[in-house]
Amino acid sequence: MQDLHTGQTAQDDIERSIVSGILSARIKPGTRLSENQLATVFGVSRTRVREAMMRLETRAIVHVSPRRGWFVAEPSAGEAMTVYAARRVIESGLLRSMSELTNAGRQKLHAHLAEEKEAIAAGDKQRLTCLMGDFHIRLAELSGNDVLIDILRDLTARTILISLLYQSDFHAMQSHLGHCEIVDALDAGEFTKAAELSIAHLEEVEEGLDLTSRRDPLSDLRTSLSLPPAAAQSKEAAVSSQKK
Amino acid sequence: MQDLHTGQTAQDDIERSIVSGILSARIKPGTRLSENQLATVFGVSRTRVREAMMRLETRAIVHVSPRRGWFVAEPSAGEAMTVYAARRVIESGLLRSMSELTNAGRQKLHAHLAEEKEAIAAGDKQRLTCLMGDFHIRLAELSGNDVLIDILRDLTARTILISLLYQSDFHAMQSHLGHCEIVDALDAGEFTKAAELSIAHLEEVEEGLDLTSRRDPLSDLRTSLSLPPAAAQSKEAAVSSQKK
DNA sequence: CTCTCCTGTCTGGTATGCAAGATTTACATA
DNA sequence: TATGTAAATCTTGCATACCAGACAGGAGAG
Repeated sequence: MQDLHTGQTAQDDIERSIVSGILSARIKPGTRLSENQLATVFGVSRTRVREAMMRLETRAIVHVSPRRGWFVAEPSAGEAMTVYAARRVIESGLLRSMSELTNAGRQKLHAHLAEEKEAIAAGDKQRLTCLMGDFHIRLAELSGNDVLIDILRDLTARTILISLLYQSDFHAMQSHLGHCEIVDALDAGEFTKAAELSIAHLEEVEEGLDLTSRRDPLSDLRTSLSLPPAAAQSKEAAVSSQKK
Repeated sequence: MQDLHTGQTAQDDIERSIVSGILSARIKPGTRLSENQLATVFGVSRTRVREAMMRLETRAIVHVSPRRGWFVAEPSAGEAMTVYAARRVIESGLLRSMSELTNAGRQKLHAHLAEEKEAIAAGDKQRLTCLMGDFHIRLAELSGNDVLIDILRDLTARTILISLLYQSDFHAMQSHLGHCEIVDALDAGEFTKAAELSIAHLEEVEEGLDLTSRRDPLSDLRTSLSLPPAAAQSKEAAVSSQKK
């Protein structure tokens, strides 16, 4: 029996909240996660916060700088490539191993694509980032394999962090079309083709990243200095300018 | 358990020791892991032991029964099938994605196969269990992808636990031949064939399990009672005899 | 004015203490 | 002898206290 779920503890809440925040692109890479602050926010002691952090650390979602603090992971360029390579291996293997697409699965996929279209029409970038990652979790869910789903969920979280770090301009429509192609292949029962499309899609997305430019700790500072407003606003400005 | 302490500073030394114990089939599924005992053995307080346990729990290697204790995971039959399915997806995807086999990789593989042969000749079952799992880690290492290596290492640990639970008789030679076939295909540069062979191999191993027979909590007790000596001593005897 | 050093304050790291649940054991009773 | 009950003794869960490292800011020397 899979009676591993012991119920709803507060430290699970902390963990879930942070992951959810990352998956929805609300928490940015490098964000400081103070034990004390989280403790007061969640109304618990630091002990439980620490446990949640430890768990997140094993999932490569946060990291700790000794005596300095916990931070949301900032994957390096090399790490980014590794994660994408791993996703290509797993997702293509998953699609290739499929033998049928259930009606429930088909409906979920199409519902998701509809959501993507909606978000594109609305120009909601944050929601799009979330949905683009979610699509691949939907794919994993087709397999019904909890192990794979968990793995891909974590990889998706890391991917979102990577996107936020290295994605200069977001070709949402391009990604969306890639998703549509994969779903089309699945609809047609052409699982091998879907697998190949997923590899191509992930390569395409990875090539859209700017992994060559060393992620310079000073880059934030530089962009900040070139702009009158606060640093946090600079990215918002970039987003709105890209929308036009 | 006495020979686990390595006396390092390590906070994750505890984690490593336990994983290593599982990978080498010295620690059996369901083994109780007392916080106090581990704390004294490793010469630290319960705090750090707990942190290690938490991390291992997120890797599905141990689980906690509230207020009862920590135990080495005992994967259910369903979980076992899920893990094997995930391994098929990932390992086949990994092999299929390969484009070349480096000389270093080739040498490592052949060295490993030689070890397997040696262990078979010696009839060392515990060592064989370890090696049979290690082979798949060697495969992962071919990719040089740390993410995949970590994932497969954890899955291998779970697989070993599964083997110990459900594997009635161990067809070591059969597994070994399967490994040889995969290496042959890799040597020939036939990565697609290697991928297909890995799927067949994993299916073969899974079919060798007895997943139908419900794991009886009393089985340990029964087998113990059928033996003249005490149950706890039999394990110690097996270990020490292996050391010689 | 600049550089250095010192100190106050904040951070996580670790250990410990207490509370509460679960299990087992001892014991009284039928 | 079998059984129900209560207490003793484990276990983990959680919070707190204290320690040490890192950083910032100010004072003083050059």
